[in-house]
Amino acid sequence: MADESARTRQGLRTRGALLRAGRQVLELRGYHQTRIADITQQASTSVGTFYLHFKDKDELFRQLLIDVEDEVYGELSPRRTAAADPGERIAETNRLYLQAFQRNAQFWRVIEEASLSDPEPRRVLDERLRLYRSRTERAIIRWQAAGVVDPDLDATLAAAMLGSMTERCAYHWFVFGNAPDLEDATGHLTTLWLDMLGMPATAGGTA
Amino acid sequence: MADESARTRQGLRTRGALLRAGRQVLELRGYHQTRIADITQQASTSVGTFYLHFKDKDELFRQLLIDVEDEVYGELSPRRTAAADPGERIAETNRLYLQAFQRNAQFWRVIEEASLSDPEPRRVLDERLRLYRSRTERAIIRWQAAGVVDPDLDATLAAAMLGSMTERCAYHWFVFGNAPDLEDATGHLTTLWLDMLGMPATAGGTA
Amino acid sequence: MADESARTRQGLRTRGALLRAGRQVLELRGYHQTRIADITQQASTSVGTFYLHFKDKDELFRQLLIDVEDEVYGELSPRRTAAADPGERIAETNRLYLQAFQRNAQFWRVIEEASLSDPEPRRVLDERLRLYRSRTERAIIRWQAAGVVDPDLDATLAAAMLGSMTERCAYHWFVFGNAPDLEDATGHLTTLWLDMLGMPATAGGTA
Amino acid sequence: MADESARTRQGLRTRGALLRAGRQVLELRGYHQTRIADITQQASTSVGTFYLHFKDKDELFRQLLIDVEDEVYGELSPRRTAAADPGERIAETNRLYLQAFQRNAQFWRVIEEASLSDPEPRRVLDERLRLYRSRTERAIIRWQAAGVVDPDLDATLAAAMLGSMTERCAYHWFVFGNAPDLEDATGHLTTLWLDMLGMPATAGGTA
DNA sequence: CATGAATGAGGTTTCATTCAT
DNA sequence: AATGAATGAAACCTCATTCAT
Repeated sequence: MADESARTRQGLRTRGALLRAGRQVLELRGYHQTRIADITQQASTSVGTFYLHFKDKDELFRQLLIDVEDEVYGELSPRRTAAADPGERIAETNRLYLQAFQRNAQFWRVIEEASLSDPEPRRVLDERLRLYRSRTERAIIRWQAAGVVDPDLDATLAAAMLGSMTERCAYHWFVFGNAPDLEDATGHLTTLWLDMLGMPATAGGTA
Repeated sequence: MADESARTRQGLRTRGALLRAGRQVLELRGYHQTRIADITQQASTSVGTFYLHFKDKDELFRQLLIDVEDEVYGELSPRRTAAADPGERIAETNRLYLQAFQRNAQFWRVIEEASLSDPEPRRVLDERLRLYRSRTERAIIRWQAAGVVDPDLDATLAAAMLGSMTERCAYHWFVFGNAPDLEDATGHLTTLWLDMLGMPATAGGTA
Repeated sequence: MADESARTRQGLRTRGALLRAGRQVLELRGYHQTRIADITQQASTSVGTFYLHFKDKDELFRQLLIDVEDEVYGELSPRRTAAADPGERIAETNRLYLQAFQRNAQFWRVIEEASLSDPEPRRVLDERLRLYRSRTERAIIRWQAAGVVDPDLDATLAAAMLGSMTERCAYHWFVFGNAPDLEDATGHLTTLWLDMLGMPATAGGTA
Repeated sequence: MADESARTRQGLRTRGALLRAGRQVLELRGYHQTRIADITQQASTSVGTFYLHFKDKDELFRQLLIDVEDEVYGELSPRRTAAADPGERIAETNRLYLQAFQRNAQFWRVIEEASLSDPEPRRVLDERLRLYRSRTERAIIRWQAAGVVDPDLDATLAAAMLGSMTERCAYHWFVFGNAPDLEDATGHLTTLWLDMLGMPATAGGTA
C-alpha cells in the first residue's frame, strides 16, 4: 500500500495530520519508544489509517527528514541581503543557523537517535554538515583575498573546526537545555569566530 | 534481586562474561536493538543466568558505563610526566584524549543513544565534559599568568569552545569513520588549539 | 444489499468486469489468498463499487460457479449429433469432456479449494459428477442390451470407476500441468474405456 | 528461533502436543482457517510457546507432512508377507492402501488445500503417487512375464489408470464421506483391477 | 548457580466493510 | 453508480521475565 496514496483533499489532510502528529510524538518519546498507535492517537485517527499513508514508522520518519532538510537548507541559502562587513556577516549567519537549529532542535535529537541504526538519516546530517562547511570555507578564502584574515590560515581546517564548534554548542544549548538567550548565544559564538579568524570584534558583531 | 550476587569464583566469571558480551553486542546493534537473548548467546550462557546477575538490560549498561568512566578518567589523570612547554603539553593531552576516545568510540555511540531516553548516561557524559573543561580552563589561566597566552582571552569560554571542537572532531573521526592517523589527528587539533590561544607552533606541537 | 442491483447498462458492465476480474484473480491466487482489493484493482474499479454488486467474495464466487456450471452442462448435453459406433461415441464424449475441463481447469482448482470449507461448491461438484455418471451408466446398459458389452458387468460400478479415472486424469493433466496433447489424452482415455468395457479398439477410437 | 529447539524432555513433549493439536485443528478447520491461537489453545499452551518450536504455521504443517509421509510409506512398504496368488496380492495391497488412506483421510484434505498455494505439499503428493505407480507397473510386468496378464497391455498406462481410479475412489469415499465398509470397498476396487487386467476373479479377491 | 521452556502483554500489520463525497 | 479514505477487529509475532528442573 502507501504507493503514492492520498489523492483526495481529505487524504492529504490526514496525511498531513499524521506527519505533524508523528513529529510531535517522536520528539516527545524518541524514535524507538514511539508506537504507531501513539502517532495515530495524537492525529485522532485509527491505526489502520496510518498504513493507508505510510508503509511503516520509518517511512513517515524519512518524510519528516526530507521536510526538515528542505526547511533548513532553504533557511540558510538566500542570504545575499547581508552586510558587507565580515563581522556582521558572521553574526548574521550564526543567528540564522541558531534560529533554524533551535526550531528543529528536538527533532535533531530524534535524527541522531535514528541515525545510530539507520544510515539514511546519517547521510542527511553529513550532507548538511558538508554544505555548511564548504560555504564557510569559501567565505574564509574570500576574506583572506580581501586581506581581512591571515592568509596563512588553513581555510579548510578552520572551517571544519568552526563548524564542529558551532554545531556542538548548538546541540548542547538547544537539545539538552541550558540554552542562553538567542542573542547572547549568537554573541558568544561570533566572538569565538572572530578570535579564531584573527579579526577584531567590530561594533556590529554582537547585538 | 541480583543486587550483589555472584560471590563465588564461577559467579564472577559469568558476570564478567556477560559484561563483555553486553558491550560487544551493544556496540554492534545499538541500545534499543539489543535483546537480552543476544547478550546471553554471545556470552554462551542461558537467558535465566542473565537475571541472576542483573535486574535488566539497564543495570548491565550502567555497570559498563561506570567501568568506561573509570577507565577514561584514570587515563586522563596521571599526567605529571608531561613536558613544561605548553605546546607539548597540549599535544600530549590531545593525544591521550584521542586515544582514550578511540578505544571507546563505539561505546560512546551507545551512550549517546541511551542518554536520549535516560538521564543517567547523560549525567555521565556531562560530568566528564565538565571535568575536562575545568582542567583546560585552569591550564589556560596558568598560561595567562605565565604570559604565554593573551590575558584578555575569556578562559572559560575558550575552554568550552576548545572542548566542543575537540569532542565533536573525535566523534566524527572515530564514531562515524573517516579517522585520520592518530598522530595526524593530534597534529590538526593541536594546531587549532595553539591558533586559538595565540601561541606560536613550537617544534613539539606536531609529531 | 446488492441482491439484484445493476439495472443500468453501465451497472451491468461493471458487474461483468468484476466477475471477469474475480475469476482471473481467483485462478491466480486461490480462494483464500484473494482479497477484495485484488479483484477491484484487476477490474479497474474501486473497492466501494464491489459492494454495490456483491455482498462479499462468496457471492461473487457463487455466481461464477453458476456460470461455469451452465457452460459445462451446456457443453456436454447437446450430443445427439454423435456417431452410432460406441467406440466413436466414447472418444467423442471424452474429447468434449476434456475440452470443457481444460477450459475451466484453473477454476476447478479454486472450486476444490473453496469446497473444503463451504458445502455449496461441493454440491456443485457432486451434482455434476452424478449427472455424468448416470449418463455413462445408461450408455453402458444400452450397449449391454445391444450385445456390445458383457452383460455381467456391473454398469453402476463401471460407470463410477470410469468416471473417477477420467476425472482424476483430467485433474492431473490440466490442473497440475504435464498435459499431453488433447488428442493423445483423448486416445489414452478412450483406450482404457474400451479395455474396461471389453470392446475391441475400432478404427474410430482415436483421432 | 525454532532452530533445532526442544532439547529437553519437556520441550519435546510440548512440541509433540503442538503437532498433535495442529493436526486436529487443521483437519477440523482447514489450512487457511486455522489460527496459531487455535492450535495453542488445543495444545493447552500459550501463543509464545508455539514460536519456541516452529517459525510459523507452515513449518508445523511441513513437519506433519513428513510424519504422515513416513507413516504411509512405511505402511505400504514391508509387504513381503503376501500370498503368491496375484488376486490375493491385489486385494491385500488395496486393503492396506485404503486403510492407510482412511487413517489419514482428513489430513489429505488439508494437504490438497495447502498444495493449492504452496508447491511443497504438492511435491509430497506427487512423490507418493509416483512411487505407488511404479510399484504397480513392476507388478504388472511381472504378471505379464508369468503369463497371467495379457502381454499386449501397456503396463505404464494401466498402472496410471488403476492408480487414478483407486486414489479418486478413496478420496471420494473417505474425504467426503459415503464410505462403504472397508472390506466392501476393497472388494469393489479389486474386482475392477482384475477386470482391467483381464484376470478371472479368484476366490480370495473379495472378502 | 545454571538452565532454557513457558508465559502473555504489547506491538505491528492486514483487510473486509462502511460512508461521506 | 462510483469513489477511495477511514475504520477497527483480528491475526501475527517478539521478547522481557519467571520458574521448575
